[in-house]
Amino acid sequence: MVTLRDIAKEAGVTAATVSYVLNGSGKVSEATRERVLKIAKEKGYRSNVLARSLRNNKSNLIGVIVEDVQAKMTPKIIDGINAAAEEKGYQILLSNLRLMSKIDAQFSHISAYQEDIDHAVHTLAGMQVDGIIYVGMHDRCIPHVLGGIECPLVYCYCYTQGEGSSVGYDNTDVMYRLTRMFLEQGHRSFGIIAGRSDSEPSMKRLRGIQKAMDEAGIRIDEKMIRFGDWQYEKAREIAVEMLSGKDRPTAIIALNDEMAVGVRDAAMELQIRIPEDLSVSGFDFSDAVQFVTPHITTVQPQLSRMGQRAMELILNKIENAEQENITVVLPSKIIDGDSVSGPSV
Amino acid sequence: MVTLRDIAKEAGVTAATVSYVLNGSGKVSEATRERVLKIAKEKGYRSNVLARSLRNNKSNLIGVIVEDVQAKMTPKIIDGINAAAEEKGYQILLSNLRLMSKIDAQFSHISAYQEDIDHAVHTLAGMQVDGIIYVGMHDRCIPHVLGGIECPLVYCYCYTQGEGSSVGYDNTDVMYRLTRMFLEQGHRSFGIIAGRSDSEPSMKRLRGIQKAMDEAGIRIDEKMIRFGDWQYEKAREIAVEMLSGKDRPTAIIALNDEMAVGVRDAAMELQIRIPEDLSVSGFDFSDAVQFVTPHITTVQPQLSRMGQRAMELILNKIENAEQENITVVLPSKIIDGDSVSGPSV
DNA sequence: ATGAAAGCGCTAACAT
DNA sequence: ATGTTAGCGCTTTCAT
Repeated sequence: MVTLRDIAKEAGVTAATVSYVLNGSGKVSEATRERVLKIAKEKGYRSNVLARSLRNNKSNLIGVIVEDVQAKMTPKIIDGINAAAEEKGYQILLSNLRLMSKIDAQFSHISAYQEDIDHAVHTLAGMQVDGIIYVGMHDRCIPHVLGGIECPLVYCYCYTQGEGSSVGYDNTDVMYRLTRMFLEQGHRSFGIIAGRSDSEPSMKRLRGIQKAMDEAGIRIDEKMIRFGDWQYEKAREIAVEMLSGKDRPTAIIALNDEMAVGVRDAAMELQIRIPEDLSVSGFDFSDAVQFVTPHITTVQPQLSRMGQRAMELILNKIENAEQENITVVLPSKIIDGDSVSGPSV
Repeated sequence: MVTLRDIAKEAGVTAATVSYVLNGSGKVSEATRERVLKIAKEKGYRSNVLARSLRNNKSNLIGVIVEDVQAKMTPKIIDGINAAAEEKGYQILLSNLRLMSKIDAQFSHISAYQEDIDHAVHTLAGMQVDGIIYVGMHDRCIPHVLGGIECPLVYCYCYTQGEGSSVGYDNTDVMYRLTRMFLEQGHRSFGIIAGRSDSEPSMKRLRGIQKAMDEAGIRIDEKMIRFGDWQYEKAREIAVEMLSGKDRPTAIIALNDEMAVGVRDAAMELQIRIPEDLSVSGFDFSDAVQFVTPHITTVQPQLSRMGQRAMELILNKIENAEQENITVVLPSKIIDGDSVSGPSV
């Protein structure tokens, strides 16, 4: 390994001078400057970041704790974090809790995994990370993550009660906007397929729909608001029921894409054309929807953007110790597909 | 921050002793041992890994360069790497090249991004990583990644000419096995929808199919071997053509899942039942296939396992400098769905 | 069983 | 403009 001293010796100067040259800390004669640079290049010198970090008490390392890398949105968020990190000269230490395989569908019982979280936090703290970003696998409220550790922290795609900065998206608002779109197309009879009733995003999205409906003076029959399990199969069954009755809706709003595809297949089965006879929308802009005809109108949360913002927040906190906690809510995009038109009736 | 010395002072011993206690390097009286441990716990001491790494010239850091976190298999591979890393007490430094957005479909023109790769490698080397795992976004041959740097390296989900250890999977063999399954079910007339003809996995998989066909003495009409673009839409069109002719095949083998779903939708449109009238298979075990009925029979490469093996290989190299390069090929699983049965004719 | 001391590679205040 | 020096927090040899 080539060190500062090796360069210094070869250049006939001292380590300090080499350091000055490399860090551009002024006052070095152009001659030595060039000599040092040349030798450094020749020898393939690369500064030992560990040593520098130790000395500066600043690692330029950001710990990213993800509840699960395999969760659908996680990679996009990581991508955003990474993009911002690279730009600002930070490296990412990735810690993967692998919650999905551990808790299956019990999204709420995260507290049982507090140990795993503590362990991850302590390990990262030991690595002297300058800050930690905690990336949830679902958008929901979770217990505090930091157990007594002092370290800038930002929650991303989740948040915590009262404390901590967080970055999220506009579940309620975007569904309000989407619903208005349906209304403006002339739809008056709807079917809604929500996710699980114990899911926060599900309820938030419903609230947005409700608001638009209320404003339009439309009351949706309770039988037409159903809770699925976010999956294709059940949504398909629900859609068959909705579409088989006499008062069949002209539009079905599914609260995620898998379920929207379920609706689409139910319609196909029943020879109901989309969008001519039935309009459908999903949520997530996931693969499920992108590779299927007709392209289903859906909502795309700006996940990569969320990661970027999380990184920006954490850097603010790092640079400015007294930065207060803030909550960022990013607007989502409505992706127009070919699954929504005016009602044919 | 609490340091060794803080503990030492409080315990009335020297830093060395505390170090002995914490690292269990024998010879410490039980009394001091307990006292030190107690104080350390009270003060919430956590060893500064940076300092230790510097001193030991060993960072327990593995650099993971991924061509794109957003590529479909990348998160699963990362998950495997992570699992193995955690078990062995290593941390992951993640470097994301974000190639997908940069090169779109030009998978082969990676050399243009040699700079990005070099930069990532140098940065990681500067962080004193003990080894580097390079995770491809497609399974293919790429140029050497290390430009003169001395550092243990393992390629995962890709490989390089001659040099370097790598972990891959059995494209050809698993397709041979899958094809035999079709043959054993009694199928004799096939349609094959491959991916792009310039794609390595596509050609490898075709080779496996061909071998099984040859062994069974079956010749497939050239018109029934078509190259798609890995996407739903085109595959759907191809399937419609295949299924509209008079000699329609009893089975269509698609070389990935999106295309298999395209086949499934084409069949649905033409009122051809799956699996009664047509058997279909995909490849990847992706979302596209898991959330759709009928469940499509497909192939699941063991991606997480690949990540784990990559980690194991790199650790071998780290512990054993003269470890020679090896190539690991992991067997894939055939996932039985409901889309394959015997031909009805 | 414990301490003293040196040093990993780098930086920065201070001296020349 | 360059050198001297001390030290970041830790480990480890050698001494006691």
